[in-house]
Amino acid sequence: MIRTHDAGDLRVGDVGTSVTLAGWVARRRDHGGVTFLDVRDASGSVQVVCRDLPEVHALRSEWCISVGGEVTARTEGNVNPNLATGEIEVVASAVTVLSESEPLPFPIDGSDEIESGVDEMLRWKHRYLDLRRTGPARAVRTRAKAISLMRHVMESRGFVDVETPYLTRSTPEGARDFLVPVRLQPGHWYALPQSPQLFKQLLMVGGLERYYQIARCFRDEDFRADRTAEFTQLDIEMSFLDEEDIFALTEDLLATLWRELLGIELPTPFPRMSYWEAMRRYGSDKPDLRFELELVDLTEHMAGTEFRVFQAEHVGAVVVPGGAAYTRKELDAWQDWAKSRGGKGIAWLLIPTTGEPKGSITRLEPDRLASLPEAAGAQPGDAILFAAGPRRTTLEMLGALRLAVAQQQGLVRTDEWKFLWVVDAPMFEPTGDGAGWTAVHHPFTAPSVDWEKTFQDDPEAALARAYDVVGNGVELGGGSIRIHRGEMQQRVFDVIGLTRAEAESKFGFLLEAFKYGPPPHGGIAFGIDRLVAELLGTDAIRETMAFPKASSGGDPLTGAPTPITAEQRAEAGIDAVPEE
RNA sequence: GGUCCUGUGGAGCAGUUGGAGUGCUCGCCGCCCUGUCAAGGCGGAGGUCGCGGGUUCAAGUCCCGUCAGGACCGCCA
Repeated sequence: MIRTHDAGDLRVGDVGTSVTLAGWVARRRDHGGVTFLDVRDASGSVQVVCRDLPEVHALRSEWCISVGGEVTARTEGNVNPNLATGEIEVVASAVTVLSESEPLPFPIDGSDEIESGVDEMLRWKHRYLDLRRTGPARAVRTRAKAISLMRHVMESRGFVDVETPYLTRSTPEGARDFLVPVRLQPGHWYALPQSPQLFKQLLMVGGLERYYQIARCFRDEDFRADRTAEFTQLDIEMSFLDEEDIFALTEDLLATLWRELLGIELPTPFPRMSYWEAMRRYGSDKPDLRFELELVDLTEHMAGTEFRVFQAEHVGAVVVPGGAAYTRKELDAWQDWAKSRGGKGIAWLLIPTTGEPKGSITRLEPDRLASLPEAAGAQPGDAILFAAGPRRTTLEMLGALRLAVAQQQGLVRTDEWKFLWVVDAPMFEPTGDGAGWTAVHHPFTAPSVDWEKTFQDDPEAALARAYDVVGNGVELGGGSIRIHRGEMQQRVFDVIGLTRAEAESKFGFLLEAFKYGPPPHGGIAFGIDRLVAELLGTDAIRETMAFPKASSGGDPLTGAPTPITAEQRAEAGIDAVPEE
């Protein structure tokens, strides 16, 4: 190394040591006769004092330099208690310019904030500069540490890291595939894996028993703050297990991460909640338990009402503490909010501390209206916001409303960590056209024990041996116990309308494998990007990636994707029609 | 595919009722300065107000379209 010490590690104990540092000019305070340089490297930064070194006047921000000098104690009054290295400084005897820097496109600050005020596009375009900032540097290091801890936990439990192909065929997650043309077979295409799902099940047939992988996954769907085209999973599969093994492993993993990276002891085991309980109480399959504000079910209360708005499969409400103070404008804003989410709107009732309730539902039958606050559990001073309609969509609307109200009213206890398991999810949901059924998780998910023989008779009610682990309202991981018997698998295919020929064509290799003594197995996969985002306290998984993409799928740094030339097009065989 | 928000010197912002490219902080360039740590002082440069069209005597400002980014819905576990 061309340096002898790391700048950020120097302390009082190093006083008197001759050092050579190498790093960047973070700041320069030029007093003419004396110049102070804050020299930053990966370890941090230290103040360098330059006297009788006229060449340092030419230095500018982010020039790369090396400094030879001696560590000295700062005199009293010159100590900076805000810096880790604030008790010492390096008196320079020589400063060498290793490379110069143009003026920067945005400031490189020393703050520990991950996000800065700078336009994200500019940050991604110059990500190599953004990563010199303390916050983003910490983010990528936290990610590395998290992955290291995951590997440690997995290996200590005897799991085997196996790589699976990226150039493969469509996997059964149901998202759009990224496709790759195959030059050697014009007209034929690989799909990039949406997950290693099928391969990890094959590894169980292969007797690995305990598999894990830090796997890149690809899904060609629209982006969100917490979704991007390529993301990373900690993918896990085990044989001869039941749910408890997955729960215990997951709790060990997450508790280790939170303990080692945040110094927080997560209480385990995590509480468990059924999917329908989560929907009923919180209107979400990933409830945020850092605040209460449970949904109120008023369907019974409204049974047989003449009031048309509440003649619906489900009538529910969110009680807003102190909401009686809502202005008409604020209530209209909730209306707009509901409509922007595709809902019909929100009915409301204000319960003032004195006087009669008022709202958009005062034409409700008088007895129903009078008993409504009590039925909803509302106190004087509260507001009740109602939604009515089909059960699941109404609960989801109310769940979103619950989140929005909690945020608006500052009810979220942001210093808490609330983890839970959501279990007993439905096996199937209606297809988009409502004509059939599709697997909620994926078609290899086993039915719960109670439904093993009968799920095909009532697909809507059938429950799956699937589980999601949720932290602070974010789905961090999910998985299931798989089907390992051909007869049961065939019944699932029948329910989702997959013919034998189609199943053979899509998953024939898996079904073939399952003819040879497949073990009972199951697994889970964690969204590493989301996990790291949680650990960092950000919503945007972009901040956890070294080189993230913009929401249009483009890479602002490299300019990918790009058009291809006619030659590339011909060579890749994109337009070739495959022979029969 | 849809809704909403944003786009003004290098960065972050402000810009009123439509009235001169106006302002602020930082950065940049030059000069001065031996204890600063967000150094300071003096001086200076830097603009296709995202782009195109329209309304108007006059557009950063109003209207239409478009591009880019972001949030959300659809989509996606």
